[in-house]
Amino acid sequence: MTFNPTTNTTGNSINPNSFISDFSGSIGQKQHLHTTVLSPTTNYTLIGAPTSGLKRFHHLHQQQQHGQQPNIQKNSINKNKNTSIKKSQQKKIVCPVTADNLSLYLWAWRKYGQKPIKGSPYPRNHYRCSSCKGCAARKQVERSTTEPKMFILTYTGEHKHPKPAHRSSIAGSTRNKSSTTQIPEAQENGSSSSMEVVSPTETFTTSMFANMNGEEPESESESDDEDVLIPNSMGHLEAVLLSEYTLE
DNA sequence: CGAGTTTGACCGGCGC
DNA sequence: GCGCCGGTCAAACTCG
Repeated sequence: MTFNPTTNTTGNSINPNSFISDFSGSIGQKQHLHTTVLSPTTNYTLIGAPTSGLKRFHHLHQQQQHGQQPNIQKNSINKNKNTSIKKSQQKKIVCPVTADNLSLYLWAWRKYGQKPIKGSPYPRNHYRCSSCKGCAARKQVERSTTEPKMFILTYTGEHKHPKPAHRSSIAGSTRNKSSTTQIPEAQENGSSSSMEVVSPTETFTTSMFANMNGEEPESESESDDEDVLIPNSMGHLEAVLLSEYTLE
């Protein structure tokens, strides 16, 4: 494990405005992205063109992004060159979360890439939904350069399947590390409470997310209720996404 | 053996 | 047109 949850789950209060400006700036590396901050308390941002699946988001953006045929099947950078939508026009949902909340997702994500980001000491990890083959949903996870306790989640595309009914059904999300970039135990134990002890090249896996709270990812104590309520900001986002990010 | 991560290579978008 | 940057692929590997 290259990430020590104990060093970044301090639960410090975060000024929403501060990290909103932060992640906006981060995303601003892509010069043409259209960014909308919905609310300081909502803590997520929509970027790019609408998709049919995101009805509410479509509504929010249809006046700004019209005439574009959504193409959420593939990202623009792909071997499929038939994509008709530019990367800068893709719909994105950006939300800054603390490490505490990184595990609070109902979807299963499989990592498919990691890239160092210029200007940031932290790499960006790329995940695609592994709950269902062919699902176009993807997300990026990167640590905020200005708020190391915060992680910038960027969602692209949309799920083409119902969300898993059970947390335990998130196949693969409970797998332990298979990392070749482990850090020494002394570092994992956090001789310093600072995130600085963590290597900039560290990666964040779904299993790491699950372990960040020290929770048991496969615990059947999770509610069978599909409408899982998560009492934190990430839960709020998740609730919004679950209600708005519906299949058609 | 299946499903996950890691990581170098490849490719396309974008700015200059 | 060129080069930089970032997203994705895919082989190799790990783990249960």
